[in-house]
Amino acid sequence: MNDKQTTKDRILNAAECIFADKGFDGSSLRDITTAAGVNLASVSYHFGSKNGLIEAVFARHLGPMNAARIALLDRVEEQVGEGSPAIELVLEAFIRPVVMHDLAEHGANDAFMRLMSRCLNEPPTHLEQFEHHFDALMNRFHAAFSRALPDHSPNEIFWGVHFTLGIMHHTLHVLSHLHHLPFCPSESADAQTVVERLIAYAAAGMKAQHGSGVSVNEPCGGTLSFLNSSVNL
Amino acid sequence: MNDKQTTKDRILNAAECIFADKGFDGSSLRDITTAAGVNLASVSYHFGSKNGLIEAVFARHLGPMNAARIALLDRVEEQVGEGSPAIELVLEAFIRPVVMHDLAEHGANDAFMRLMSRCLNEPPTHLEQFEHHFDALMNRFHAAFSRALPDHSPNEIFWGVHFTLGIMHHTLHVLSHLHHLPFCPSESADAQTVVERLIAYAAAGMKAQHGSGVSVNEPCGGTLSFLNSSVNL
DNA sequence: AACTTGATTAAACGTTCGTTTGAATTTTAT
DNA sequence: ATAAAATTCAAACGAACGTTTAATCAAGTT
Repeated sequence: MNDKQTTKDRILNAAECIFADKGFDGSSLRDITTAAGVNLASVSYHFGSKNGLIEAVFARHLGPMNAARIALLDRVEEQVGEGSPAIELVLEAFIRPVVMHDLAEHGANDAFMRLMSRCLNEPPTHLEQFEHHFDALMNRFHAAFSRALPDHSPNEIFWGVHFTLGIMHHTLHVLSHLHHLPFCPSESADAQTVVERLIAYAAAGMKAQHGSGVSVNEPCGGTLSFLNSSVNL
Repeated sequence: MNDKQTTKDRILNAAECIFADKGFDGSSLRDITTAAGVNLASVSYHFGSKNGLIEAVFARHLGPMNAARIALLDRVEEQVGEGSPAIELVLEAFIRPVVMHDLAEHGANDAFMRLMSRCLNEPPTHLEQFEHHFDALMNRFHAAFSRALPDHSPNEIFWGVHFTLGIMHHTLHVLSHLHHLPFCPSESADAQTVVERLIAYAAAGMKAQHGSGVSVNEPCGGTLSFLNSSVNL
């Protein structure tokens, strides 16, 4: 790494990688300060505590990333005026800055992707620490998804949004070690292409939410009814 | 809890809840043995080590659950013979036993859901520990998905399967504390309905993979090209 | 040159961790 | 009833943890 970096930055950079690899509870401050080449006590000095460091690591990326998502959504809604925006456009604003953030800002380093994945992966105790970074964002996008799919019920929007969060989350998790996965074709690593695949999958899935999940006694329109019998599950 | 349980079962039950809440690294054996009402040393005696306990907690559920998924897939493939199974049927075999397992076996307790979510949430070091539970399963289902979508390229199947894993994973994570989530309609908690929504979303998304992600210079067929300009992301 | 301020350092603090020990106890088999 | 085997228990082990302390260093100011 560059020796011109401040101690604070060296700690943030090292913490980002190590948190991503081992989780918060699995990473010790000694691991981090050793990797950063700084003294153990400088974490307390610059960040107050381990929790302060965790918050700082996330704040460095979450702010700009979510601002970029809001900015893209602004442009979509400005362009569409009073009408309904295409669901694909809303999804692009929602998804692209997340998957592209790391490549745009830090070249080939994928530490941020693995770190973002930790956002949802950590135990609830830690999650509460940076929930506030997403409050305003989710308000805006929830409204935008509702406008893009005006026929959908609140329930259909709710689950559509959550499933979309799921594919984004899992993609971040998977993108950082693609080459270790079974069935992974050699051509599949381009982030730009993955964004398009995500949008295609999510758009089709969200549209298909409308009218699904309505049958109670006869799941999936009856075509699958034989699966509901006595098979042990 | 029932006092007739063996020490081994009391430990497994308590560990299941506490691992689900706090993660492996965040849970101490003292937390677990205190909750179970047993002596600290009995973990070493019955399971050898903390890692042994982790493996045992998962093995208790992963075996039956994945066997149920394979059994459902067997029935689907047996029914369809040489032809292509409907993607919805393969998805049902893939998804339903995961979401329904906890309710079927253990009533209203959702500890297993949160624990299953940990399967993908923990740092890679821990993940390797129970990867082997999924090897045979993923081989079977990857082949089944390919048969159900014969026009899809390996790349399209690969990402379709991973996105589907993503929505399942996120759903498990979310189902256990639905009532705390913003925008959650009151009617949305029924697991049977959620399974149908998952299948509808995944079926539409996987079908939509075919032909997506092919454009390199002009993402998403050009409709979104204005988003590729100088907006800071 | 003396002083102030902010940053860095080595060392130690008390706590909690997973694991081990060896004796006490319960269960099983003869 | 007695011996053997399996289980439970209180106590302690060394290691690693987050945090704190007080001394040292490096600039900048008067």
